[in-house]
Amino acid sequence: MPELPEVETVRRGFERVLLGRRIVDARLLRRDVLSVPGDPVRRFATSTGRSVRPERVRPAHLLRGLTVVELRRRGKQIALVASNGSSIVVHLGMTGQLLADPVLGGSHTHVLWGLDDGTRLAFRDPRRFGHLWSLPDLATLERFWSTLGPDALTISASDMRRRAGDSRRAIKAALLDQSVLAGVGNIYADEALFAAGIRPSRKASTLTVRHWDLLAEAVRGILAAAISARGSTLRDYRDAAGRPGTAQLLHRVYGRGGEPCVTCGKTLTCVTQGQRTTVFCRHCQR
DNA sequence: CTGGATGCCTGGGAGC
DNA sequence: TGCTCCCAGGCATCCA
Repeated sequence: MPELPEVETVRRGFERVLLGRRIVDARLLRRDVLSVPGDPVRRFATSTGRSVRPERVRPAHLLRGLTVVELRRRGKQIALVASNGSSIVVHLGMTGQLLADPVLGGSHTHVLWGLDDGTRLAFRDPRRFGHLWSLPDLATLERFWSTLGPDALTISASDMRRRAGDSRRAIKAALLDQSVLAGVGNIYADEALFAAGIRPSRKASTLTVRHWDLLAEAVRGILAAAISARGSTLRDYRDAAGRPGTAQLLHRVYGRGGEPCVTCGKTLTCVTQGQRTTVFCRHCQR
């Protein structure tokens, strides 16, 4: 669900309520949404590794008793960093939410925290494609994120080209590859490709330096604008305060297959590419 | 290396 | 009203 703009909006919301606060209570309501050191390797919610052992989880794994000093983001992931360097990394998957002062008794709530000022925080995720990892120190966090490419919000054209320019796969597949750049998902991939005038199916290796410049600029601009609008709410997404975003109003191609292109008026094409719905303009994107 | 199919989950909407 | 089918913002894994 959430791509970089939504995750960044959530991060800012949590920064406001969590920064400098001590976590005095933490409850794990569903064991398998959290990986702790010693658990089977589980890079993502859907990785194998069901044999998680309940007794491994200790209160400190959810930062209980610790003060949160930083909220980092890399791509679509957020790290709650405690004063002793330990952290919790959160990946929201498709429907994951981090909520401050959540509605009590809300369904699909998997983790609850209580802060020293009485604020309650929750992680809820109906589809459970999201996941949390408890990491012991900053070096481990660095290593955990080392497989991710540069953050998409500040990606440079040269970085993008260096990481994907030799690939013969479709440029959209490269944009969705978190090891090339981190943070772009299906919505903003389509939006950025439209803004750059590049067809999603075009082989990455056929792009010119000029194309990479346009594309990097489009990615940064689209994401920044979406953050300003506090993210796109299609259905589930809510910020930390439970409010929907308005960036969906900025979409020019996503979800508009069959409708007229805002630039040329021709009908937007909708195809399935890499198992993802893809919308583009045959006339404006080459 | 590349693309396709499938699986992980639940819920909402369309169509009958 | 109720049922089935399809779809969805993320990912991994297996296969050709």
